[in-house]
Order: sequence, then C-alpha cells, then structure tokens
Amino acid sequence: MGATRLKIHDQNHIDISRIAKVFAHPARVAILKELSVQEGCCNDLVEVIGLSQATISQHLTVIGDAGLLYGSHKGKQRNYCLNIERLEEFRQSLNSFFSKTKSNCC
Amino acid sequence: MGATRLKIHDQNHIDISRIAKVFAHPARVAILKELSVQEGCCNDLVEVIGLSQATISQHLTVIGDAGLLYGSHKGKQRNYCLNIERLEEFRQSLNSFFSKTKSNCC
DNA sequence: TCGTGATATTGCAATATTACGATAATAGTG
DNA sequence: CACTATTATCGTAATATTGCAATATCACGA
Repeated sequence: MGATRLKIHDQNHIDISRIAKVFAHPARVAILKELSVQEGCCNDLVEVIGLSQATISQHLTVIGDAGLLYGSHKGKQRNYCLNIERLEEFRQSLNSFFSKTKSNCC
Repeated sequence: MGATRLKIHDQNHIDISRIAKVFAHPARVAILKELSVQEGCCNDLVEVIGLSQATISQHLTVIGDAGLLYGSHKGKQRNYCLNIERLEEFRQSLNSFFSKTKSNCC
C-alpha cells in the first residue's frame, strides 16, 4: 500500500488534516507570512524565499487550492493576496479541534 | 532534488510546519481525538481507527516524538495519554502565526 | 498581432510518507 | 525462568511530496 486510506477516516478528521497540510511545509508558511506583510507576485516570493520559480508556483497552487489566495493581474505580473476570511476559517477549525481535544482529555 | 531544503528556511517557519505535520494525517487526528476522550492502548486505537497495529504504532511514534504523549504501563498493555500542556503550546504557536499573518495582511 | 516578461505546467529525479506482514523486544503472569 | 499478550521495529512496496529545468501559456504593450 502506501497511500493514505481516506475511506476509513472521519470526514472531520480528513478536513483537519487537509488544513494542516497547507502549513506543513516551511516554504508555504513563508509564503503566507510574506503575503501577509505585503501582497506580491511569484517572482517576489522567489527572491525572498530562495526556491525556483517553478517550485514557488507549485506551492502557490497548493495554497490557492485551499482557498487562501486572491489573485489579480497588475501589469505583466500576477499579484497574490491572502484571503483573510478563509484563513480565519482555518484558524477557527483548528481551534475548535484543539478545544474539543483539550476539554475531553483524561 | 526532492527533499525539503530546510537550510534556506526560517527556524520559525520550520517550527510551524513541524507542528502542522503532526495534524496533517487523518489517522493522527483520529488518534489525538480518541485519546482525548479516553486514554488508551495501541490495540484500542487499532480497533477504533481500522489500520494495522504496525501502522498505528508508527503514527503514535510521530505524535510521541512531537511531545504530545505520555505513556504508562498498565497490566500487559501500554496506556497512552495526551500531554495537554504540549498540545496547548501547539495551539498557541499556531494561533500566534495566524494572528501575525492576519494582522499584517494587506 | 507580435514580442516580451511573468507565471503555470510538464517531465523527471530524489526523498518522504504511508501501510502492512513478519519479527523482535518488552512487561507482566504463572 | 518460560509463556503470553502487547507494542516496537524492520523490511519492503506503493504512493506522495519536493524541487528544478525546460517548455508552454498568458496578459499586456507596441
């Protein structure tokens, strides 16, 4: 085998793990942090983070697929900006998980 | 290459990603949830979650390495229990990241 | 529409993760 | 000490992730 057997898991647990995966790589954390300071384009992030354009673009896709990005075209480049509402949803989902886990504990 | 190039990343970003990784698999989320309801042994989790004993043990190691477990021997089995203080630390680290990210955003 | 700069995608290689069977180690019981 | 039940580890296979070079696509300006 090797792949995660999603069918056996609770949907809620899958949801939490999907959210967590977005933050489970330092480059993606760095991208989120950077975009929170200032919206920016792919090349900005390439310079700041030090990975190739292709790799940064891939990470942006992961973050974007999670619904955390707005993109707009500005001149020849595409500007990325955080979707704060979505980020807040993520924070609340995780907090809710932490709270329940904490409160029920032995 | 293929492996994460840790050397280029901020320690703080690496820390966040390490925390997130613990929650980045539904089986580990399920284990944490289950242990929050009731402390239990490996075989309990095998039954509840539906993965093999070896796999559950592996996930327990990941969770344990992150400092989230206490273990004690009770009869022939080993009882696992959540380290709530550590879990709270994780919650706070993530919340701090979310807060900073949110407050700085464009 | 053609060219240019920026971003996305493709293809590939390296590494990591997930899962399980088999087996070893461990702790309590008789 | 042997026996048993439980858990950890090893070996291995399958899948996923990460990263980059090369290339394709896209959006704008001339």
